[in-house]
Amino acid sequence: MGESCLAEHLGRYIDLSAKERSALNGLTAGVRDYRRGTIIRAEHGQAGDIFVVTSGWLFSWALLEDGRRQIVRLHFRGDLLGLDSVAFGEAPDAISALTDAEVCLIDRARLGALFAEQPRLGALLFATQQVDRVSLVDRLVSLGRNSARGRVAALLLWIDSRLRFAGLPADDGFTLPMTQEEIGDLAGLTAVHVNRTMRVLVEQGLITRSGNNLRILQPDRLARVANYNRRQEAIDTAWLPKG
Amino acid sequence: MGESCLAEHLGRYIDLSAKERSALNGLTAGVRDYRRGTIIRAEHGQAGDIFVVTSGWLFSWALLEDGRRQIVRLHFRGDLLGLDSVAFGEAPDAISALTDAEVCLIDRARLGALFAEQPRLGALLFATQQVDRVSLVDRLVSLGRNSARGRVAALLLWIDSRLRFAGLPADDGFTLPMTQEEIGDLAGLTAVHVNRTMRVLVEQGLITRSGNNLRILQPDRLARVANYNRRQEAIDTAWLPKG
DNA sequence: CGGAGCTTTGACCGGCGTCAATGAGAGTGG
DNA sequence: CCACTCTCATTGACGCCGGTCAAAGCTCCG
Repeated sequence: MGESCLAEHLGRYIDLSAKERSALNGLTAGVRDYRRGTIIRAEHGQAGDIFVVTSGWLFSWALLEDGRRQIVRLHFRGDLLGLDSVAFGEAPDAISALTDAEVCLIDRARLGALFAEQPRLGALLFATQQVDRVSLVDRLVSLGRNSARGRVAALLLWIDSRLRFAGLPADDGFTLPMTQEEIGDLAGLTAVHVNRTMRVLVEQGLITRSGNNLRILQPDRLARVANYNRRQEAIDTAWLPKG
Repeated sequence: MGESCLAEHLGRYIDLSAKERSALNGLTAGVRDYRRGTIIRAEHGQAGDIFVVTSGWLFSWALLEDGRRQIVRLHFRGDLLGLDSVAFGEAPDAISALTDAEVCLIDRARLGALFAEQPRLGALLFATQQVDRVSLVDRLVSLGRNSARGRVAALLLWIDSRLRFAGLPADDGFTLPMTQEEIGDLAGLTAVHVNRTMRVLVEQGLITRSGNNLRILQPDRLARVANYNRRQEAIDTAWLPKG
């Protein structure tokens, strides 16, 4: 693509000028490939790199003492990760590759310079963090108050919307590169109960499955089951400083 | 206090120069008082104001269709709220006053100018958002994977640590200005079960209660029950642009 | 053909929700 | 000072959702 991956991240929210794109190009510090299953960053390890996903699915997760796992988020093309390293010496959660994946590294020092030289982009970066945060809040509400059916439904809708946002194909359903164990770790359920729950969703005609492929048949009913809020990001550009 | 409330927010993380403090002073746009129970911002309403808590406790929350409620976070003195309004036209969650409270308004347009004129502060603001995010992730993990005992324990430890961070007294325990219903809405439980769970924590000698006052007797054991991670924020100042 | 990993299904159980009753304070008006 | 009410805390009985354990198919791969 020859274009900065950070431009890919920010360009999803507003139009960037040519000058801004070239400024973002200067921040990349190489590319890295990971195989499915690789731990990119360990919990409690050095917080480390900042990077943007260029292909594949990643996920961040935390382990409890008894060995149970909670997957916090999935990450797709365009997502910016590892920013917590600017505030924590020790990684608060782990990051792994769910599929084979490629990421594009960001130079932390030059990220600082970006705030000085391109204040509009700095402010924009700040704004895009809010979108991220709201998405976490939605998941938190789902885990706190939804039934198993609601949690799985919310998860599927969330994945669908994130895939579309990332410009990945989702119109014919999508391929879930996850075991039911992993879905359970995302939804706060056991693998067994994920199986039962998804069967019910199929029986109710809300979704279909064939192999790893999943298709949402009745988005509206599914959204009601999930207590799902369709959110509209709309970065307030009036607020941003001049470019 | 005569000092900008934003300086109160940022000053918790790093030392600010006199010049920076005065720059932050220019951002305040007045003060507002709320009585206990007031809805400061409604879900799905206009996203609205950005402000810093100067006294009292606030909380943000979401309603499900069946009337159940999930409280997302508590907010204390120094916390910066309403930033999601830079990315969403419609408020993603509601904000209410848990006790009588005072907030100090931030001028959104001048917040933009801050990124241009004080890039170090802009970058710092960006960094402090990460602390916030990690705290949300911790709560998400707790709701996803902890038992009722673990959730309540995590909640208490989290409140304790946030009070200390805000410079509020917590050494002799703290006063919980909440009903058990509200604690349940925070922990994703019913009020009845909160009652039972806290009784067990008392019987096990982990905490004591008298009236609304709560004291943590055995922080370490409580932390184990809660799967609680003591986090150390350490803003990486090497990363920040020059002041 | 055999093994490994995943899915699916059944049986069973316990944690947490639901419903309901009682108690404990705080506030209000007489 | 004493009803009366309102809110919240507490406790018990009971039921269901989702966890646990176990076994049986299914697919892929060596």
